[in-house]
Amino acid sequence: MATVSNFLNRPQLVAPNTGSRIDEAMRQLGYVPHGAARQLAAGRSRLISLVVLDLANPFFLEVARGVEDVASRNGYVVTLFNSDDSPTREQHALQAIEELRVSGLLISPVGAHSTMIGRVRADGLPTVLLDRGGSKSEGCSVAVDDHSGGVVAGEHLIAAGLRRFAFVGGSTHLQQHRARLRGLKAAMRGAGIADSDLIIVREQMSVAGGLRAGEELLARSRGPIGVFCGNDLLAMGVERAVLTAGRRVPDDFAIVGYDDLTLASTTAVPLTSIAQPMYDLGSTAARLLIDEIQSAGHQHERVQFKPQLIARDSTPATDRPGAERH
Amino acid sequence: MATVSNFLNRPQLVAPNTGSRIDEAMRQLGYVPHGAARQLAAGRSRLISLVVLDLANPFFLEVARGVEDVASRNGYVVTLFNSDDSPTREQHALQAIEELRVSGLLISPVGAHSTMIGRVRADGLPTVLLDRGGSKSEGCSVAVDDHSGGVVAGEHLIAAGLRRFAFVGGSTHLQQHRARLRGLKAAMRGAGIADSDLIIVREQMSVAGGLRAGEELLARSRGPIGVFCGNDLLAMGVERAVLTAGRRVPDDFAIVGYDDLTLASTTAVPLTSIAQPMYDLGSTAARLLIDEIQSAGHQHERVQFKPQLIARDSTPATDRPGAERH
DNA sequence: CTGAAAGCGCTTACAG
DNA sequence: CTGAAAGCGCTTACAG
Repeated sequence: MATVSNFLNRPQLVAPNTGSRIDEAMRQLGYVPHGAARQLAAGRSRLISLVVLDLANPFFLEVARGVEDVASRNGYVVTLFNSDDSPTREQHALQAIEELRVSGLLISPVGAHSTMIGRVRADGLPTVLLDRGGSKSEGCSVAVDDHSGGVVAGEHLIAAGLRRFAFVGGSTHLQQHRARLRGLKAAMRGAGIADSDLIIVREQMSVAGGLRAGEELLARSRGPIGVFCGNDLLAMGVERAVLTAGRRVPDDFAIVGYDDLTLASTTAVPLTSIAQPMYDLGSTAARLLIDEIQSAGHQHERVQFKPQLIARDSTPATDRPGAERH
Repeated sequence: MATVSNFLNRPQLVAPNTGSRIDEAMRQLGYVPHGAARQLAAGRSRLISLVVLDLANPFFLEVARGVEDVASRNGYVVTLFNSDDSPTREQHALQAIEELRVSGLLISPVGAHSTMIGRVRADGLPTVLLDRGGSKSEGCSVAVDDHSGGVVAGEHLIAAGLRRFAFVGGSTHLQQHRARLRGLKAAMRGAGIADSDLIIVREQMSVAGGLRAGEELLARSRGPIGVFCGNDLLAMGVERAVLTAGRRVPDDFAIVGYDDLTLASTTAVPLTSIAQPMYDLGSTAARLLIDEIQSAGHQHERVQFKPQLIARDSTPATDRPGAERH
């Protein structure tokens, strides 16, 4: 028994021919190690958990792909949870994760200050925050500079000649969208445009939500107006609503999305969008997490990527390519 | 210790005031049960696993949502795996699942006959096949009638006056797409149209794949042609390619997608598509699985839903509403 | 209704 | 390099 265990965990300690005998026996008996027993005895697991805000958004799927790739390359299996932006669901997931005694946690948190996450971290579980900055002292985090994304979007619209704006975002507690909105406002301020020239619409973050937001904008504005959306799904809905109403994109409604999903280029009028390194976000986070789990000399890092504007037909052409700034 | 355990697992055996003392103590100590130890001692877990063909496809996300809802309502946590249509990845997932000693498995298998799945079932793990029929003797399965979906799509295109066709699908081993293609062929035969009037294109099942397929079709056909796509992502790409080339939808290229994603109605020309009850697929499968896990008198079931045609602008109008047939 | 005891299937020092 | 022994944190009959 102990030799079998050694063979599984530290094969170099077992004589080669003993090893092959064990190997054959295991194969014949169809032996599959009991994960829970291994974990209980060894005191650690090869599990890491990923909790994501919204699996229906392709953004997080790409992130998950990045996580999964580096995890499996390092021998970890990742259990995926979808909090669906609900604090209750997040808490359920976190509880399941605590009981699983995973080795590490990757989470894109619902609220600003989750007591559960604080507790989990205090218990010593290696945790990296995803798509959300945090203070380096508390642990690693990997995010994209949302404020800068908002500035880039705003400056692009301003360079295109727009003077009135709308922001379409998810619920107010969504930090990412709040920062993007702040960025837009900063750009407006930089151009001497008053806050009163900005309409803010909150909607469920989906194509359907974007359709509703678009209808609201149609009712509240004659255009021309620059519409900055918190994600591409919303932007797709807004564009659809505008076109269905017989208004023009970009002439009446100039639209900038966020995430630059593959889908963004397949709409009737291909969308200008703010690209984020989604896969890299996930793979970098996983890399940091595994380093924290495995190496004693681990140093917390706070990684922040810069977003990039991809100009397409949903905004008027400008001279200076927006993608280059910032 | 034993009383604590009883309190956790069978509270009715513990005196109320002992119970509340335990409760308070657990809270103060921040006690979290050790899942692996529980599982090892009890010999069972509250885990079920879901292995899905392609998480990047919103279809499976909706399915997963259905699964997740009924699972959590019954106290199970579901671990989600993405095989990405790769036999290797599927096998890795299945191995991780075996080691986890989950209580049940929901899987949309990559190939036709997976030896791993056969072995898992032979080992007595309750397993229901998702989106894939199977013989009732082997276990439960929940699927949608893909052949009928192909017939409905074909008859709709024929009723719209098309006489030449194309099928755009994923790789040949994908059973679902094969059955849909067979359905299309059956409809063509029923209308006396020769197989030689059918072009078949295989592509990666994404918008990008659809773009490539669309370009190939543009090169090989002047239209009018009826294009039946294995899923909406492909259809979105095909439509985009056709419109970009300056050809008309539905006049030159009539397009039918599959899945009826929300996205299908947001393209430049809203897509006609074959709708599947995605959420119900998942929730029904989970219900059957939990029944098999929990009730001794479980009877295997083979559930098959019927798909439904949703006519939009990417196909010419017909007199008889396609959705009513079949 | 409550406590002492064995055992779930492994891993890990520890002697040989 | 290999085998006997304790122990991981629980659950489950089993006596009290």
